[in-house]
Amino acid sequence: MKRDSRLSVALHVLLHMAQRQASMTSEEMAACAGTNPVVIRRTFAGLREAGIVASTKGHGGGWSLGRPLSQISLADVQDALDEPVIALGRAEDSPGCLIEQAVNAALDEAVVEARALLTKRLATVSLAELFGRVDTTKIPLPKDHHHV
Amino acid sequence: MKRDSRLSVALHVLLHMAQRQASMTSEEMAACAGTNPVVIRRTFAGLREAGIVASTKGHGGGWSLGRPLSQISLADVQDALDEPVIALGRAEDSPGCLIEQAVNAALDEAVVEARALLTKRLATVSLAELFGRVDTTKIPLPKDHHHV
DNA sequence: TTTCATGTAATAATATTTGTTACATGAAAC
DNA sequence: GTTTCATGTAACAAATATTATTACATGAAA
Repeated sequence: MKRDSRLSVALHVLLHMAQRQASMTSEEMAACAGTNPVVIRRTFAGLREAGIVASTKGHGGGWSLGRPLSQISLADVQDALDEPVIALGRAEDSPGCLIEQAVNAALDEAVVEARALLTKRLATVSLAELFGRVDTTKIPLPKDHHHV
Repeated sequence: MKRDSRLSVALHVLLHMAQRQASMTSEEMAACAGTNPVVIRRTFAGLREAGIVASTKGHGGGWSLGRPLSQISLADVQDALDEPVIALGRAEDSPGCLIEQAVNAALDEAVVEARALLTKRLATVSLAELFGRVDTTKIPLPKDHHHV
């Protein structure tokens, strides 16, 4: 299946924004992620609502971080995207089938736990930390930037 | 995205097999799950390799459980299907981008942990237990069976 | 008022999962 | 031995999900 990769894209672009320390247009952001500006605007709409980024329209507009990297956890970004994250597909409903109900209940329980763990785990990592893991000495200067 | 629901389907059908206490054709199994016989054969091929079920060809053939329900955990079934179960989509590769590498590494770590928890959790539940959770007094007799 | 950038709807392209058809293979029944 | 029934697969079609693209309205600066 084609998996939702918005979280990965969002984090990738957010760190590029941090690296630049300046606002970026969705076109520039799209270039970072190898995607389309409209996809960026769609993806980041959720982040804007969550206050993780801010956007301004018009000439000279663009996107910027809404608060310090240290105050943004990976879980914050995940939540802002409201993607399913973990989901076991459920079989087609056979209404009234007690067996199916028991199966789905059991699977749901386990999934809820795993999902909680994942969120908890993502909450322990801030963008600042993550940014710190990148060896910035090896990153080309902004002007050279394409997909780097 | 359309999520892989093979685990749900497999468990559902396995319990119906247990309830019947007799071998079933893939056509009968498909009726239980509201799907197609070929889909069942495909799905259960993995379970057969894992010894969870056995199949016999020819006249009077069909599928039967390979070992007692008590010796089959939900994790066994999950493994036999080798579906991804938990996966965060990854952005398109930007080869050599250190930021993307850091992002994906961080996400992978968290996913591996969540996946391990889910498997561990599924390993604690056997099909026998799960079957016990079904109120069998409410299940119509085999002859009445369609999607029940 | 021109230019630039976001916001969003509508639509197309792409990918994944599921469903279907077709037929080969194997085993029992006759 | 031939007919019947069921699995085993390949090949292909349909359904669904995600991503990409186009088009245009809106807002703000030059």
